[in-house]
Amino acid sequence: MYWHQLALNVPLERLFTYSHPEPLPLGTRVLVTFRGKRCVAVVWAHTDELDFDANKVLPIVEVLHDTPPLSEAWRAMMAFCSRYYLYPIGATVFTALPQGLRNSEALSLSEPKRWYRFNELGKQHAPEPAARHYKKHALWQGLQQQLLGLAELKQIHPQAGKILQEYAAQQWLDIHTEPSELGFHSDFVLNAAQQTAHAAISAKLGEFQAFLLHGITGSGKTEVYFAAMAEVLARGQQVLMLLPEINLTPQLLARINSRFFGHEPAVLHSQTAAGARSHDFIRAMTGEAKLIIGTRLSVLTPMPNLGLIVVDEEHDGSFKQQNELRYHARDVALWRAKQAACPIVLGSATPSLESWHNAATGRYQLLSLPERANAQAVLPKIHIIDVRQLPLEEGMCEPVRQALLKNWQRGGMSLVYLNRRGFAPVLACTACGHTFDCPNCSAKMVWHQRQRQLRCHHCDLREAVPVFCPECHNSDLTPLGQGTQRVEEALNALMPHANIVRVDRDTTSGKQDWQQLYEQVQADAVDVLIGTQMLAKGHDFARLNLVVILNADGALYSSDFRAPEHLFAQLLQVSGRAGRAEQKGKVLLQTQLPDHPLFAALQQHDYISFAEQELASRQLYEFPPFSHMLAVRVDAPQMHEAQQLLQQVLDGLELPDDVSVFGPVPMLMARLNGRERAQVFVQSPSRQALHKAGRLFQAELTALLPHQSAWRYSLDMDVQDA
DNA sequence: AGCACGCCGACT
DNA sequence: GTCGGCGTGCTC
Repeated sequence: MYWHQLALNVPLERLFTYSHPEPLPLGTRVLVTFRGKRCVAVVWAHTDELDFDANKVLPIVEVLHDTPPLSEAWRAMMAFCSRYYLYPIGATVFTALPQGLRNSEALSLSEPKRWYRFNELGKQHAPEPAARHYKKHALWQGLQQQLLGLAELKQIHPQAGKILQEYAAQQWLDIHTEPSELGFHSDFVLNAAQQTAHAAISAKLGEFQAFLLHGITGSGKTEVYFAAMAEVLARGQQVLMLLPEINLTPQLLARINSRFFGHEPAVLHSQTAAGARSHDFIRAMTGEAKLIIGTRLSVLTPMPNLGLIVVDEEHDGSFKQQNELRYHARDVALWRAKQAACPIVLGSATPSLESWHNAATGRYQLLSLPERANAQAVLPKIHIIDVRQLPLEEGMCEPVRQALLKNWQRGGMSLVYLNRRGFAPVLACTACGHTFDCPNCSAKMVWHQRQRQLRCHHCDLREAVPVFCPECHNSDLTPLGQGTQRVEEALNALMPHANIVRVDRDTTSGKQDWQQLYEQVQADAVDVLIGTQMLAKGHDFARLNLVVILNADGALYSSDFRAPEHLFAQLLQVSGRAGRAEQKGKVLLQTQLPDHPLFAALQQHDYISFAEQELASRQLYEFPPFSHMLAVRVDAPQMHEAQQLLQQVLDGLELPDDVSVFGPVPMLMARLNGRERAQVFVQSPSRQALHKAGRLFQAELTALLPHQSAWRYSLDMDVQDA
């Protein structure tokens, strides 16, 4: 009997020992009985020694052979993630596995893709179908000429499957598992800056090097990625491309498919159906899929032959998971590139300050695309409007209203952008100033006029709009600030015949909604778009020539030290929506803080000077990237309990010298779903020291907190929302 | 995380 | 006398 230590899907730091008559390779998936239940486990280690009663060791029930064992390299990555993000190894492994590999039902793996052509026998003997069976004839003709995939054949003749079976039975077919041609179309010529960038990446194939590709909006970063990807694919290696959720659109996939023919990309994101995800996971793991494209979770896919990683929009917050295993896909990708000894390209118009700092200190090689690829597309002119003295009507000053009106009369298209983060249309009493707060969360209830409801945007509590103020019984209740709905109404009044479309989570959520919107915009049917963050990213509206930004200031009052960084990225991005084609664009930005240096840099489209001024202040306060930060959080029914518990933990710890602690403090969103949340920030210039501190916190908290209590804790390494 | 074991209040 | 509350502890 051989003892195997298994990783199980439980939130425990330990492995569990099971026996099997034969030693099983590490990484093998097995079926075991755990606490009387059947579940899947992964062989993690072998051992000769037991630290408990040998009679308690259970046998492995079944060895699953539907997948090859998970590789050593992949297990090393899991071990790294578990250690670095302070999350149990078993739970880490099972977050990385797709649903199909987490449970024991045999995977029904679809047949590997095949390509068909007549062999010599077929060319001689397969009878030419009569011309009136034109589809069958076309199929017959196609098979004479070249290798064709089943999907293509079915397009020619819907019954292709059946006909192929008949031909195959006669031994008339050549059947291949790969198309004869894998290739790369390029109708695109790289400009000088793109060529320089590509040459730099090209020179480092086969070794680790991190590149930061800083390219302004519209500078053609994607073409640089594609050129590098084509080269790596030609070497027969795998390419991983990570994208923020919002950028993974059918349009992009279509673009990739038309570029890299014969490569069926594995597409991995949370929206992919479970079956397809398991399938693509296995195709990546066996090396069959050469091109792996997906959101953050795809970085956890095994890839035996990785030759390049691309992280597009590397500054995007969606690469950080905000629950459970709180990994940062960009950082895991860097670790992976090092492990696989391959280059990694981080691309952005507004890099995260962490990455910019790494480029400045030489850890990353900086590649710049300083000009728009389409020379006619001029950067929009950004006007800062001081609204301290101007009367606002429904949140808009007169110059803004006039500009929108004029642009519509001239046949232009406008975008009104509301940075609603931290600024919601809340209902207030005109007499006593009472506002309606969510009883469960430390958030204001948001007014939804059409539904006649107040809603909490954090716990989704919904209430009817009250008629009287509960404090002074005044019946004159009016919203503060402006949401998209109110702006829409104000603009409808201003230009009654214009087509005004509102884009927010209420109107545009599904794929169809976006599709519809695109078609409308394509058909020139939209005069004004009103929207929030959703509109800032990834969408090209060629005719758009005026962008209006309302209430940009909220973020500048935020206590999050990253707020200005995010605001700058967002504003630059939304400004870039204006004038992408030949039309010159214009941006109007309303602010109460016209002298803020952030706006001066924005006006010059100058990320670099913004980054430098921001980094200087980060250095002053020893914030990241000049230190590393860990958040330790506790939630409890009452805030004082959460804070007391954290204080108690803190008092019991002997922390390393170069580690400093802030807090405990209530979280920004102090109340969520009826629970109160507090946190301490642990900070250190040394990763090791911070990590050591994290371990100490973890140990103390597990010792102090009974599991089945109303109190919970979590650790967030490299916390993003401070 | 689950799930059982275990000691104290209101019920047929 | 039991049914059931959730505090404590364990899982190979």
